[in-house]
Amino acid sequence: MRTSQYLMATLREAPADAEVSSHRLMLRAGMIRQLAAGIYTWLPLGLRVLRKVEAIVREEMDQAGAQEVLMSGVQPAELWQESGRWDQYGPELLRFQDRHKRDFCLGPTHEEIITDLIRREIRSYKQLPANFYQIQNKFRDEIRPRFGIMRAREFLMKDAYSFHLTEASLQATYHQMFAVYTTIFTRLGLKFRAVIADTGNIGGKTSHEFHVLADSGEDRIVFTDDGHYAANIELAEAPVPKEQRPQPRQAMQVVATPGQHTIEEVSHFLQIPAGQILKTLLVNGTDTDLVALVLRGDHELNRVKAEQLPQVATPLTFASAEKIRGILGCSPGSIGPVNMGIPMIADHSASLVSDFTCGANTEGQHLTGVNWQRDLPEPAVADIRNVVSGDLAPDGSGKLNIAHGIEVGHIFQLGTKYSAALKATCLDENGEAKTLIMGCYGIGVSRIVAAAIEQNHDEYGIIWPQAIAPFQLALIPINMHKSQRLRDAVIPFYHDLQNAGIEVLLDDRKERPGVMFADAELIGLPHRLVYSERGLDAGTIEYKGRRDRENQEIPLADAIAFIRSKLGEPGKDL
RNA sequence: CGGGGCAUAGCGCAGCCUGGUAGCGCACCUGCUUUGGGAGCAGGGGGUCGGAGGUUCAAAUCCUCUUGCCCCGACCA
Repeated sequence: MRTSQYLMATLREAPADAEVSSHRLMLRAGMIRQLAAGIYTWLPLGLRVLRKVEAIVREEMDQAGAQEVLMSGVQPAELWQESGRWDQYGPELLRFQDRHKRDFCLGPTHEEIITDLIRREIRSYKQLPANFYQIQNKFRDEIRPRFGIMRAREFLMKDAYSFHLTEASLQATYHQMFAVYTTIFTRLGLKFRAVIADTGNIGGKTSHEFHVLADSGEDRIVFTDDGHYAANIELAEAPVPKEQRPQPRQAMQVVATPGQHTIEEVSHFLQIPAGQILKTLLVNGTDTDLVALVLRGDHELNRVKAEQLPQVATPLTFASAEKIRGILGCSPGSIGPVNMGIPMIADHSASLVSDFTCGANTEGQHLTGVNWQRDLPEPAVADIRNVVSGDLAPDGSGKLNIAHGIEVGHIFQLGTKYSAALKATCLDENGEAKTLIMGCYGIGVSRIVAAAIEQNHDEYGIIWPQAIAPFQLALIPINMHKSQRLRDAVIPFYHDLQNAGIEVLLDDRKERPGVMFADAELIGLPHRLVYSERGLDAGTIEYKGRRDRENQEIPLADAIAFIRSKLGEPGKDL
């Protein structure tokens, strides 16, 4: 491709509202343009990357024996009503009516559609197991789309659905998909990690997420050094402490803490470590109006764990400040578990603190030297906190580390959630109708593009892993427009590169070298060749890898073989 | 949804407070010079100032309504 005939929509300055690097760089490199909140147009350069990711995913899915289908993005309400999700799915499901006032939605996922297809088409155990996938745009009406393509409302996803007659067959395909995903992310050239995960509103029991590691990731994942234990922080179990609670040593007393609300403020004001302070969170309950959750000041509540408590209303919602003031007569920053009159559940670690400090349920006052059993009843306990770095893994494989990740893949063992609701059955060997068992396997294709940039960029721009670079090589001639002999050499060389199967972008614009270098770096091409009159005289061409600091001179005659060898070393440029 | 912010040329911004009919940098077009890291000079094109209504002799500027976009939202308990 020649830049003179290509939409090089690079920008020197990024639009002011782009926050994360991948969003800024995708705009600056001319890969995407925003059309509406969370909705983007892919420009030629961006689409090339997207298609490369897609191709790798497709190859590996095909290789694994999955069959590609394409299902509509517009879905009739009836199927969603049949599965029960028409009512369960919140406002993320974009609903609308056609001219006949029939209800439809834009598909955020396709379990209902595939299950409907399969119940019609698959009749015999001889057709199983089967795995169908598609690469399709999905639409989820996120409350707050952000970070560009990373959390968009419309996004490209590969979703696959497998069907089985036995649990063992599901297990086999699930493990196969786990391996396929590992191959895919390895081929993409990304640093990633698989973790056990929550199944969220898709349903099912066992599930794993695949995360691309990046500091800007919205998810936190935990893992041990030897990698035996790896989980999303949402799911990671905190170790149940074995130690005994120390004996009380202090008397309970009221202290004035005017204007001190946060744990940090109280800790600083009273000179007490955050771990000696307990915080009390009031959430809406199921049997009772409110439920109190008590945590150590230095710990965070884990929403997923809290939602699993029968006493806590799902989804978890916090009591409003007005409500708290109405019931307890103080602001949220002064709540404490003593004489509160609201059922409470304490985290294991919070129940082991003695002589603790907490809110006094009176504005501007806290209690110190408080002790369970002596000053207030022994609490019900549960694991409701996020693990912290240094906690022990539940499987005994060591201390936990915490890293940020971007979720790019998720595999689920769905079981019979959808097949039972939609009555998807087939006959087994004995002629008996059996409800199908399902698995589902997603990959965020468009998100991978953003995640790859988050993981691979520098001050000059994107640094593509070779497998998904829009072009492999930038060919930059210096002042070609005024040198006929350079032109006579470069154009045939460009064709030779193409004929050698190298994806080359020839910068034949009438631009100064600095502009061409800057653009090639911004759009992140892994390799660069600079052709000049100087080199022509010396019989050399200049090579520089995107991550290299120095140029190297290559004999012209060897240039193509040299580039081929570079392209042949996949790990080398990552 | 709650809170906050911003809408002026393709991008980044000024002008608004104190009304007088729109400007800067980059990008774009033409010419000349330049040419190994985002060139210089000269000339030029492009904006219903998000939209509607109001006040006024006069509105980007003041007022009302509206739309869009961005940011923050347990960790105040």
